[in-house]
Amino acid sequence: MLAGDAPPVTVVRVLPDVVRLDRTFDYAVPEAWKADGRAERLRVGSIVRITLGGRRLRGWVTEVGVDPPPDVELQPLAQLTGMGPPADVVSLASWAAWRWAGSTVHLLRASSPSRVVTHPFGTRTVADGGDGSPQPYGQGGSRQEQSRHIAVASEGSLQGYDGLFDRSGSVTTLRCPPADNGTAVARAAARRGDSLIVVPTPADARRVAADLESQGVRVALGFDDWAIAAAGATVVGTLTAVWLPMPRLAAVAVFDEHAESLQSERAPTWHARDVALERARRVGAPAVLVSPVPTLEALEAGELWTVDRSAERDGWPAVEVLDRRLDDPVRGGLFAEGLRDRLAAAGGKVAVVLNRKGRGRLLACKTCGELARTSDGRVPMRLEDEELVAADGSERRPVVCAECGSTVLRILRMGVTRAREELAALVGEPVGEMTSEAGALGQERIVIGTEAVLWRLPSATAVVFLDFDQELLAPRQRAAEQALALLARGARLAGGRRNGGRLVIQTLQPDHPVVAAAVRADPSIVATVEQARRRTLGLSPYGAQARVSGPGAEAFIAALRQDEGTEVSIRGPLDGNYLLRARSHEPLLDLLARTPRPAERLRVEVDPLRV
DNA sequence: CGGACAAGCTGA
DNA sequence: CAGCTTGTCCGG
Repeated sequence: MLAGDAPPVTVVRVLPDVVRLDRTFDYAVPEAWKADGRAERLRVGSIVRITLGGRRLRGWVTEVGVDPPPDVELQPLAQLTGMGPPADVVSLASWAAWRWAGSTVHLLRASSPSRVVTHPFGTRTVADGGDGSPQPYGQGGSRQEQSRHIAVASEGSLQGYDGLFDRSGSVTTLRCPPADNGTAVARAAARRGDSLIVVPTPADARRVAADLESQGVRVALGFDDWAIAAAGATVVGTLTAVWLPMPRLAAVAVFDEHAESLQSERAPTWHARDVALERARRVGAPAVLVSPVPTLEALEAGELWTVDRSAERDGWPAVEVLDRRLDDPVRGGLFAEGLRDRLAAAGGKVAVVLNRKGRGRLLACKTCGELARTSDGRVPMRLEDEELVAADGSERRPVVCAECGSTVLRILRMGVTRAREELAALVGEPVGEMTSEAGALGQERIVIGTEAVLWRLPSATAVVFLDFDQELLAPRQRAAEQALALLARGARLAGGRRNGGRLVIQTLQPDHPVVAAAVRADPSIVATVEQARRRTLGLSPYGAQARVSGPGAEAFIAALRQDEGTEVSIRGPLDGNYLLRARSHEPLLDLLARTPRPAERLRVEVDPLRV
């Protein structure tokens, strides 16, 4: 090929849209495409149809102008379907395939428009965006500068937020109070140019998009606006937004980076925060991770900025801790001494959180602790019309403990339904019920439910956590972080203390760092404790983990063990799960990538949030 | 992944 | 040995 001659693209490499295949094939560009302009439009990421083994398949162009392999007769491309992810996103997808030990196909699917796109552009019909009004950031404006803590100017001035985005390639973690709705940060990002703004829920996306549009920003809202993003726009959306085309990416912001909804539920378990950071890094765009309760991952990734102490305090509700150790142990109910008064005193709507579903079914003897069971001991019994009835109806007897004869039984782990009845009796007013599946938005002032109430209730002035020990004692690596995130969610619903927002926490552990962090509106209390603990144990982000499960897990683990990967430890099986650990991602991910997968189904979750 | 084909099992 | 199942390989 002579220098200066632009070689016509005659052969392209294509990844078929078949998950288990996971390899590329070369195809010839038909002569006719050169004449009618299709060859011109063909580029890395283009979606094509190919013939493979007699089948017609969809696929993505992963390379153009490749050297055709010598002794293979090429098939021609069958069709040019339309635009696909641009080259930088294709590259990002293959990085993510390694990073979360999945197939590139999954990630290219996540990056491709759901409908055929032949040209970038199109206009969006602007939906009602909900409440897009900016919220004043807080009171007091004194700059407080510590070693790594830089105060953002508040008092309505947005200058401080612009500072977040003025250094190329920087990563900043901004800890701001729960009451902050992120508007100022989003506007600052958009002032820098086309920005990628990732939020945890579609409702957040609509709100942020509406606000930016009111500022005259061209916005692509969510994945349906793929063609608009491809033409160049600020992108606002949930986790999938990280895969949208952004030809002029100037800044990245991830809101509520602690939110678990930012990680894909399906394997590969890619995390939008980490994909967004990698994307920013690749183009040198500044990135900002925003959260009232930053994860250790965020604290590791970026320089921490905080608002000044009084602004942060004011953005958290007043927190009241009801110490259950002080309660009369004989009563042993779900409600602490004094809860009734707190509920009566609360002016507006109250959300009561009990993270369990249904009606507590198990009964135990209050005296000897024996479970109420049928005489053969096989079936648990529950209370029905002042009688004990077997769960399968096979037996019925008066309320008497079979072991010691006591007639006083207590309910173990009361569920939401039962708790609603008891709470209504306690406060002497009707109480509504709400779980993730069911629950009407009635007129009741007090609503009880699982944590779904925190997401589905439009507003509340007080939030009560009835059994916060359940969160604190959860047998999970991230229990503390997740418990604090739950409080932050409640705090956002209740609003800042200046506006009367209140949080009530019932617990046996009033001195727990998570509780202390909420009381003092200082999430660093948890971060400090967790940093030390997770560093010692080599847990994320100071180590890498992967959970392997599914029918093929055993065979896959056997194959992993063949590979003398002393850097990777394997534990399990426990409930069919294996847990892989290493000091860092590279050895673990490289091992996962080079080990052939069995034919049976296999699920590999890298950095799972719930372990 | 899904089709092609080869090697192995079963029944008369 | 036909007819079927199971396994392995391959596609551009």
